[in-house]
Amino acid sequence: MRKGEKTRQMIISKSSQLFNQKGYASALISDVMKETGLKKGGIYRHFDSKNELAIEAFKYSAKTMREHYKNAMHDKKSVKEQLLAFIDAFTTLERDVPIQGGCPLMNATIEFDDSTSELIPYVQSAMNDLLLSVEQLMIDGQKNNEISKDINPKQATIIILSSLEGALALSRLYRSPEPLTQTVHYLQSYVEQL
Amino acid sequence: MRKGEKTRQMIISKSSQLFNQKGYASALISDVMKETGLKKGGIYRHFDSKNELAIEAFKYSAKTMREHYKNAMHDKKSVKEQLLAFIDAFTTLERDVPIQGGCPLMNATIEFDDSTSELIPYVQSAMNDLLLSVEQLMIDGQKNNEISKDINPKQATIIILSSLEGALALSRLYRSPEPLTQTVHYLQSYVEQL
DNA sequence: CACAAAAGAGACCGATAGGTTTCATATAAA
DNA sequence: TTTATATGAAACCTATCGGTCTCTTTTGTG
Repeated sequence: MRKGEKTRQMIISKSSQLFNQKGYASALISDVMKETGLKKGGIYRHFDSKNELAIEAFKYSAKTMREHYKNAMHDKKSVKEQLLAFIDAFTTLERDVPIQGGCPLMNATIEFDDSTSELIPYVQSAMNDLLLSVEQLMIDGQKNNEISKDINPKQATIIILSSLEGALALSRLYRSPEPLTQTVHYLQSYVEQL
Repeated sequence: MRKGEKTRQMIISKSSQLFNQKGYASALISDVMKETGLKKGGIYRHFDSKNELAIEAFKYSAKTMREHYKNAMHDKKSVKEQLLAFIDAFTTLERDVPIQGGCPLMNATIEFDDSTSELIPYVQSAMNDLLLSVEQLMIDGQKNNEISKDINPKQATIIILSSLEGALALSRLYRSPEPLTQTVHYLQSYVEQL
């Protein structure tokens, strides 16, 4: 990898943290300069605009999350175990692992849901990937009789993800793990009885 | 009410909409000027800073929400009916009623959860009021045997609020009522069997 | 080692942010 | 109706924003 490309990746990974914690509007290029140790000229060589950097940073965050979930689930055999692993992996976001500032998908959703930002399609697509992967897991579970055919995979997926996202936000607001742990306890029994 | 006080209230109510839709950092004083028809001098006469206006605007949003829920619940007799009315009232936030831009508590939570903004205590307090009022309802329900003593009121409250907040965000991201309606359907059966 | 290409520093720019000040006008109590 | 006061317009201010440009320094390849 050429040096320039390495620098570009470093800028993206550093600013993905910044954007996720401060928000895309509130994180400034001067913050990116501080974080990367580069001057303005060194940053704008690699990106046409702050907006382009924001998009790359979001894509990077989304990829990081995908890998985090995949990692947590990959050695689990049964569908229910995989679902439980996903739920457990989600709670690590309250401890700022693997990325600080909460769930990047949720953060971007709230920041842009009333705007016409170019980021929206990327956020929708990332959220869709997440929803569909969980839903597919459930469909698979129904096929091999691990999961009751009475449940609606799409609805169950929405319940799990909505409650996790909401509870994570509450935990971050209160700087307390309680909302998340309570929600996880509930979801564990919810998954068991699927 | 003196004219100045009326103007102040008008600025607060107009900017509470603005802040809730654009975010507190992204909504500019120039936006407030446009929205209110006032010039800068006319706004800063009533507020020392944008931050002070933001705090007043958030308090106004939180009050609006409290009244919205109270209104929806006040003519319901049983605890379960009140819970269902609360859930139903929440879904109107997807139709931008009574305030545009989603739940102000959630929006402020996400915007400020990594900052040291003066707004945080107000957000925490408003969220606490909401959580405690639902929790108290459940405790009342347990006292007069409307609700099973087996359930944990705090946990049940967190489940309901988390999933609603999360689902609202999803609905707003997709510009589709589905996540919210699916979640509400689930929560209705959840409440029935409490 | 030469040297073209890539990378980055740093000065610079216009626009606009939040905020201030001055002064004319509207308001409302006497 | 007078008059002190409350109100708001408008010009102004400084800082800083995102972004550009030039020129020096690295880098890596023949």
